[in-house]
Amino acid sequence: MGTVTKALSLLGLFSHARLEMGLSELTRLSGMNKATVYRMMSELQAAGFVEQLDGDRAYRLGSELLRLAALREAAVPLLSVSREVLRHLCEVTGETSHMSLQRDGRLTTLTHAYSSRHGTRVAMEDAEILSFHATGSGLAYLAFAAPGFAEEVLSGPLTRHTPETETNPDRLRAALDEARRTGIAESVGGFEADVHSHAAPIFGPDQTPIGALAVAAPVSRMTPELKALIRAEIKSSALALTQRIGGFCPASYPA
Amino acid sequence: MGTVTKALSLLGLFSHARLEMGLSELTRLSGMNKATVYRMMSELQAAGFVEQLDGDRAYRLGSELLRLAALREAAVPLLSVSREVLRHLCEVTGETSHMSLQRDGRLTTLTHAYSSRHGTRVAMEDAEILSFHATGSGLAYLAFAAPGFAEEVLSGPLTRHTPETETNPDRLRAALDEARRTGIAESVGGFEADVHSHAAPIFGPDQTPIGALAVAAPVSRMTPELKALIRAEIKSSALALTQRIGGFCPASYPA
DNA sequence: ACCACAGGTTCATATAATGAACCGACAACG
DNA sequence: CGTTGTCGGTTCATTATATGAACCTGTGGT
Repeated sequence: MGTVTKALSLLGLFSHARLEMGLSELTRLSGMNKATVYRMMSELQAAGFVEQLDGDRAYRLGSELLRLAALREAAVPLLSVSREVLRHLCEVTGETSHMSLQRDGRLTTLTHAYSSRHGTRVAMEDAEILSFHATGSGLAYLAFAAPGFAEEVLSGPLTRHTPETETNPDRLRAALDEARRTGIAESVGGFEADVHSHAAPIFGPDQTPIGALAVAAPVSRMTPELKALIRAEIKSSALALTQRIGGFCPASYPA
Repeated sequence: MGTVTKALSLLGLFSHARLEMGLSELTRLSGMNKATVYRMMSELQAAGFVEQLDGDRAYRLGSELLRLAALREAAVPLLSVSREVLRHLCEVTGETSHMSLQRDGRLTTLTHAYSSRHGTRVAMEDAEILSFHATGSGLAYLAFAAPGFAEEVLSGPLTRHTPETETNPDRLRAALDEARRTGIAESVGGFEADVHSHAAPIFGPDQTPIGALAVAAPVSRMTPELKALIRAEIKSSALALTQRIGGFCPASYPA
């Protein structure tokens, strides 16, 4: 493994649970030598990818990432377009909506929007890792990903996030078939209790899914009418998003 | 220079003018060996920091940057708080507002907001490099930065961006004194013709400036009344932003 | 047919990464 | 009040890794 890859893997250790970490923690989690980690963190710091807190000596992600992300947005306006689409989805459904992207076998939420219609709402965090088998977004992605990928996930260990999490591979396969037929996947309380999520895949230029668009509502509010509304809106929104970022739906995606 | 630093410096070659680049261009700009650049770009690609276009083989910044930026936002909600502040600034002034951050001797815009009040407005791009001596933001930063830094900038070459750009060090020093007195810096047409910008510094936890908040209006709309409004609003907004990100104004900053 | 330039690859060489041991500072503890 | 453990950071001989000149291969222009 190259030095650069190792250094960048250090950035991957940060998460919501670990927004800042000391040298020892980074060393432990990475399994690398302390001196190595120290030198790499120093280089990352010089480049602005991490910064060190004055009082504590803990590291956290740096502001250069914001600059590069803004530049990436200038090249591919995924976030800004998504935010428009999410805002619309929220307004018409009255529920929380979010967008997630697949990278390196993980599905991560990137941005979200809330509706102010109800006092209660499903809360979201950006940069959270979604489960493939237990979320609407994950199922929507799997349903249209390369067949091997879905099977790989289904044959692996399927975490039971809540008592309601579906972990039976056959029933999950049936859910994927259903999603392929309708273009929309559902998950009820599989990832977080009392959350009913609908999702549709977003496609890239090569007609493969790159992520998903989802609407998450409390199960208590899910009526047949709301369901129908969400399904209609999420489908047109996902389609619009795919098109606006230069992607194409595959022929197999139901119109 | 370490390998990691070299690899990360490749990311710094991307800009609005160069949103995507081929291997040769990266090699030329970086001054490194082609094989070296190739291997580094491959590692960066594997980590999701850059991606390669199918048809063309050009590289562009990758989506992992969005994920890490979202995580950075979770640690320090600079962008999200800024966007709220900018939105308010736009609404009360009716003009374009933006926020910029200093990193490695460069001031870079990170986010902006437009007002819909007027048909014409000052247009902005995120991740654009601002001139220290020719923008309100730059002057606001310099006025409260370490004294040595301002002198270093003033003694260096001062680019003439427009015919109106002030390049006389003594008159710039006077402008900085004025900014120190009032807490607000101004630049009229110094960076882009017909743009009048007001700016106030944003401070970090150590009472040193980390960036600036600015309002940019067409010179033709700049009346004494608008000026007074902008000055009042930008000052309270910058103060609010500083406080909400855990920063502190130095004692020298006029209240 | 030719040239120039593109992206990508090879392999001997040289340079930069590595890791065990070490340092000083700090906090907890009997 | 010394002992112990952990922290961030540093050193330097050893070794693994990065490097770069040269070489493919494909493409577009003339």
